[in-house]
Amino acid sequence: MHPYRTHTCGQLRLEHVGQSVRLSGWVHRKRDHGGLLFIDLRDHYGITQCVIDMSSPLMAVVEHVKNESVVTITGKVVQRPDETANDRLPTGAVEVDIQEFLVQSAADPLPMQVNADADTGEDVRLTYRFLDLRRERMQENMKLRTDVIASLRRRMWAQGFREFQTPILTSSSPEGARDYLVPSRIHPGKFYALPQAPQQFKQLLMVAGCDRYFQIAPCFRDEDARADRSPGEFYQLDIEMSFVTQDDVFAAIEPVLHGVFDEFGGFRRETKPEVTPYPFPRIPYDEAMLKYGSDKPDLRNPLVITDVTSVFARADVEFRAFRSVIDAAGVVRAIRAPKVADRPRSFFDKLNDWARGLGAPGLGYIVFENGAGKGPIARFVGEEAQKELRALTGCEDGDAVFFVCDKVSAAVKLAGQARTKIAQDMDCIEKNAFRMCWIVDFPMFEYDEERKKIDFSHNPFSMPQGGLKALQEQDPLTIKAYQYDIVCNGVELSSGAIRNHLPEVMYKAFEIAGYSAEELESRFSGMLHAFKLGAPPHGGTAPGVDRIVMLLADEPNIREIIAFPLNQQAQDLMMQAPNTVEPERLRELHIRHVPSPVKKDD
RNA sequence: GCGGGUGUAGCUCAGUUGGUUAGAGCGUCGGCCUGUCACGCCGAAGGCCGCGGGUUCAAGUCCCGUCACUCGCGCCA
Repeated sequence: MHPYRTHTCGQLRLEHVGQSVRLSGWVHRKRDHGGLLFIDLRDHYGITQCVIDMSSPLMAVVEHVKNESVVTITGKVVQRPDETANDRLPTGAVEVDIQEFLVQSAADPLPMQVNADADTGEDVRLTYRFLDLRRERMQENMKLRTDVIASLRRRMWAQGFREFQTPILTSSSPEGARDYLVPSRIHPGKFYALPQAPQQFKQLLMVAGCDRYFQIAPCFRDEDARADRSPGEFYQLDIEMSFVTQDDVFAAIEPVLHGVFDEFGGFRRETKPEVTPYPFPRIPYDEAMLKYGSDKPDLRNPLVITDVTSVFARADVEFRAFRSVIDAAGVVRAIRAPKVADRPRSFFDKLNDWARGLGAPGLGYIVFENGAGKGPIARFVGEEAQKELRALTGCEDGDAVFFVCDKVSAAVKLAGQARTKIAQDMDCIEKNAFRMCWIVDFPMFEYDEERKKIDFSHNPFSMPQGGLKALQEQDPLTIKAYQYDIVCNGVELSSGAIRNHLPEVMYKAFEIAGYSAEELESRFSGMLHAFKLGAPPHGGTAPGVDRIVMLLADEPNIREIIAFPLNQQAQDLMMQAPNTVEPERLRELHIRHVPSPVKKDD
């Protein structure tokens, strides 16, 4: 017989009754009944109940074994008496009658509970992550993650892509985040950077003629954490392809994303969510900002925003609060809330309070009933103006319309937040769906208010729409880029672009953003050289693997789907990283002075 | 860097208007129980109430500071 196991703990059924088997796993739970003791034995595959008569001489050992000890149990599979079968366990029709019992690894009392879905603090969970990962929910999450990654790889290969590795020790890439730096031993005073993304390498692979590249790529950024943003490192499904238009990129990626969300959407859900069929909607950036108040709209939310500045600018509308803002180049944005006329006054008051809490003067509204507008603002808006308002917003009797009035950027932001808040209060957000869209036509440049200059609004290596001609002739702030994001349920999965592979266009674009040819050449000489020696038109994107898994697992925090995440302070509490190093190591790296860590608190 | 929340037993939490000896569940240890499956019952151990200062006859509770964790803003596609 195998020294550890003949079967897994998820395997035994009625058909095994009578067989001698050996199982190994963790003691999930013990139940001591005086004359009889049950052990739930757990491994990666499931749980099997084992039972022993307490008069057995094995009890000397079994009695003292603690939860989460690793044991090997040999015994006979027996059918459970009918009334004691457990239909919640796949193995619940049988149990193993213990004949041999061997402790492989005894466990001390536990710092956290493994056999219940208890709400343990994250610092404890991360310090003992190996215990935390034994919990059923985390096991499921980790399985989902590997399955999703395998599926992504399979689907990419099916689309004609090959996976390439790119360096981890490299130099700074053109993403805007802070780099993790690694000091060079051989070159005093010089540093490697960990890649924020394999951006330049994947473009160079296109120049190398590799045509269709992908990689489940680790990316490193020294930025602060969020619930949906892992500090330090994360994984992208990095993609690049040659001789393609924007539509070609979309057509290649849509089946992959649709496929993976469709394949795993049923995970932990009673019914499988609908996934937006492809082609996914393409929404221009400007339209998204107007209609949804965001460049990552949640399309499960049916509410939309309309511009109604014209209504409040009418000569016959005397609403001074809005008029003065409009005169100062402000706008009025409206959100139609269908069928809320019968809601209690408190529904509207609460939204008003919410807006005040954000520092807005309030959230004005008009309720339409029996052909007339009611509410605090309605009396300022005459019959004709109300007609125009209803035409613009599509309001019918029984609907309400909420107003936001401010300078454009502030109005867009508040309207976007109000759209979400109103929909939440109305409880009208679609529950079981993955709603995808592409946001396209991002602006190439933006005005940096702080530095009083024009700068790239996103990736400087995107191709401007209209090419060199647009850069030479158009107002830079009106130029769009072949730059796009894919958004799912309000979560930005990735951004991508058709790249700028033409050096003369690159020089011009950098010139507009205030960078000299020398700066461009010194920072990106590798890529620039490459583009002067035969570069194919190319483009790609890079959906975040962690965020895809997070959405599928329906987890509110990205650390739930990463085996060993850093905490919010970018520390590994288990491995104790970052850490101090021996002075000799520092000398080798030509680092002279490192302030000793200040001992804090305790 | 900034703002909100939290910090009480190994873990999760309760603790009233400031009031005398700080509680519960789980876990641990001991005892009882042959069919449980979050088994049940009896008992015990276990507390710098994050840390420092202040107000008060009296502080887990109020005030100030500080540290840690967490959520958000800044930052970041």
